[in-house]
Amino acid sequence: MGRVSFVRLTDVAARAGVSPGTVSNFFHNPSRVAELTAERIRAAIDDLGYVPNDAARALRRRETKLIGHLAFEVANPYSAEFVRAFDREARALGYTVLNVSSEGDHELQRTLIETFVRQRVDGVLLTPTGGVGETVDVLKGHGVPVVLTDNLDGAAPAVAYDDRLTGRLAAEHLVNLGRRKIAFVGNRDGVEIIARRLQGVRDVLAGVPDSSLEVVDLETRSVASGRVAAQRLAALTPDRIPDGIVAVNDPVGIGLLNVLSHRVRVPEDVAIVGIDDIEFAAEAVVPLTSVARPIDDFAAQSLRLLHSQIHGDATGGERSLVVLEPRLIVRESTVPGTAT
Amino acid sequence: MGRVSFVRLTDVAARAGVSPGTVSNFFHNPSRVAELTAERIRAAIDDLGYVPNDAARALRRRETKLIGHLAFEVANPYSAEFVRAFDREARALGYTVLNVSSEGDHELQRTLIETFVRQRVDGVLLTPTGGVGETVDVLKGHGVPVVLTDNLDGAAPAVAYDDRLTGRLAAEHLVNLGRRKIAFVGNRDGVEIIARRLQGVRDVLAGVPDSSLEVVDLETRSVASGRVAAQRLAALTPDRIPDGIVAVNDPVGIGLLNVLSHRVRVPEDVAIVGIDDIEFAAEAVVPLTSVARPIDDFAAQSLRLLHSQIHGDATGGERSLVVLEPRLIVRESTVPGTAT
DNA sequence: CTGAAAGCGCTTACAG
DNA sequence: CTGAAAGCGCTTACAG
Repeated sequence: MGRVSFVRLTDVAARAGVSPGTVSNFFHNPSRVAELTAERIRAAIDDLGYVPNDAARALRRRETKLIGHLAFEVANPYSAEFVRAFDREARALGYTVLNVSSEGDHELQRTLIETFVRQRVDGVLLTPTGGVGETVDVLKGHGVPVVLTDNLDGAAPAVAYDDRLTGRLAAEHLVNLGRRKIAFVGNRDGVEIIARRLQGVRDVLAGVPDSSLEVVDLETRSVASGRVAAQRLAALTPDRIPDGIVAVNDPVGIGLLNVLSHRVRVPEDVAIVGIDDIEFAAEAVVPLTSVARPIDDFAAQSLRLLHSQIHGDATGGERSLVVLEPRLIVRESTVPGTAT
Repeated sequence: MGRVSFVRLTDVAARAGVSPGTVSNFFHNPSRVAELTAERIRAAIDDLGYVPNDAARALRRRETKLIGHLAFEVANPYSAEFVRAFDREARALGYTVLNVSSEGDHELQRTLIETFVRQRVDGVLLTPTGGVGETVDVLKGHGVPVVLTDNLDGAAPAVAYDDRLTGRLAAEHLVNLGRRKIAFVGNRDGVEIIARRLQGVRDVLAGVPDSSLEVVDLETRSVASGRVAAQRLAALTPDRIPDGIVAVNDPVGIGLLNVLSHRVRVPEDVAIVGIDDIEFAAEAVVPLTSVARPIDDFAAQSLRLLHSQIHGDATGGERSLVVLEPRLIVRESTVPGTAT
C-alpha cells in the first residue's frame, strides 16, 4: 500500500486510461459515463486505494460539506445527547460537523467563529444560552447561513421548544398531585428560556388560589447548584418549605434529590420535577419525573432549517421559527410506585 | 460588508497595491515584508474584512491543521471532559479537532475513518474501548499518523493510565479501612483496561489472607448497570454481601450508591470506590470516593505524541508509550464525615 | 460518451 | 524587499 493518500484522481485516470474529467464524472455524473469505462475506473480506484481529497473538491465547488456547531455549554448531558443526534442527521446529508464550545468565554468564541469562517463551513448552528446578536452579525457578514436554537430574537431562523408549556406541564403535574407550596429552582440572569419556563409555572399557579411560589436563584445549572439550593430550601421556616419543586433542568433536580432524599421523604414530603429527561434522570437515587424535550426531532429540524438556509430555498423567509412541544414523563420523584 | 467571505487574498493584494505573494509573505514570513508595506496590507485586510481560506491553504501546503478524534463511547462524562481538554490543547497548537464517535457501530466506524482520510486530517487520535488493529492499518495505509489511548498493543504510539495501579489504589483503600469482603463491579469482555484494573484488585487481596473477592459482570458501564448490579448484590446470602465495592467507573459507582443507600448505610455497611472522578462523583447522593486519572495531563500528552508523529520527530520511535499515574480522592462513600 | 483547458484561492521557490 | 509563474487536486462548462 504505502502512502496511498498520495494517490490523486489523475493517477486513477491514468491507470484507467481516461481523462481526469471522466473520473470526476464517474463520481458526480455517473450517467454520463459508459458502463465499460466505469468498470475500468472502479478497478483503478480499488487497485490504487484512491480516496478523494475534500479540500481540493471544496476549493473548486465552493462548498465544504462542513457545518460548524457552536455550543455555549457542553457540561450538560443534554448537550451531549443533542450533539450525537445532530451529528447523525448531518451525516445522513453528507455533512461533517465541527463541534466546539466557548464555555462562556467571549474571546474564545470570537476565535472559534473565525475558525468556522476560515474553514468556510457551509453553515453554522448556534446553541447559545445568552445573547448571540454579534456572533450572528459576524457570520452573516461573511455570508455564512446561521440557525439558532432556543432563541426567539428573530436574528436568524431558529428552532425552539415551547418553554412556557414546559413550565406549565411541570407545575400542573404538581398542582394535580395536591401540591400548593411550589418552588422554582433555576438561574434567570439573561436567560430567556428560563424566564419563559418560570412564566409557565406562574401561569398555572395564578389559577390556584391557595398556592405560593418560591423562586430560588442559582449560579449555574449543575448538580452542585442543585445541592446548594437544597440546603437553602431545607433552612427555610417550616411554613415556607415547599411540597413541590420544579428544577430548571435534570442535573439541578438530581442535586436536589441527592440532598433532600436524606432528610425528607420524596415524593411524600416534597415532589420534584426536572426538565430534559436526560439519561441519568431515570437512574437517580429516586427516579426523577421530568419534562422531556424531543431531542431527535429537535436535531432533525435544526438541520433541516440550516440545510434550506444553505441552499437558499428557505421556506417562509428569514424568520422561520420551528417550535416543538415537550411532554411529561412521570417517575417516582412525584408519584410513588411508578413503574420503572 | 456584504458577502465579505468572497474577499480573496488577491483582492487584498490589489487594494494594498502589492502582489499576492507579498500578502502571503505578510502572513507566513513577516520579516520579509517592509514595515510600510505591511501597514498597507493590514489596512487592506481590515477594510475588506479578509479571512483566509483554509481549504485553499491546505491544498497547497498539504496540511489541513485538522485532527480527527474517534471516540468509541461518548455517553460517558469522562469522555466529554477529555474532549474538552484535548480540544483546548489542540487549539493552542493551531489544530481544529473533528470529534466523532462510532458508538460501537463497526460500519459507521469505517465511514468515519474514511471521512478523516477525505478531509486529509493531519493525524488521528483513537480512544477505543476494544481492538483497533484494522482501523490503525487503514490509517497507516493512507499515511495518516495515529496515536492511541488506553491501548498497549503497540500498534501505534499510545498514552495510557496505569490501570493496574488504579485497581490497587482502590482495593488498598478498602482493605486499609478494614474491609475484607470485596466486590468488583464491571464488564470484562474484551476490554483489557478493565481486566487490568481487576488484576490490581487481585494483587492487593492476594496479600490479605482473610479477604474474598466477588466479581459482578455488567453489560455496560452506565448508571443503569450500576443499579442492576446493586440489586444483584443485595440478593446475595448475608455472608457473601460485600462490605467494600470497587466500581469499574463513576457512573457504575453512582448507580450502586443510588440503590444501596436506600437499603444499607454507606459507608458503614458497605464502602464504595469509583474510578475517574467525574464531576458528578463529588455531588452524588453520598459523595463518591474515586480514583482520579489526570485528564488534563492525559490530553496534553496525547496531543504531544500525535504532534511529534505528524512532524516525524517521534522520540523513541514508533513504540512510544506514555503511562500516567492515578491518585485516590477520598470522600464520604468510604470515610464518613470527609470534608466536602 | 470523452477530453482539453481553465480555474477555485492559496503558497512557494525562483529571479531580480 | 517584491513580483511573476507554477502548481496543490479537484470540477466544470465547452467542444467534439
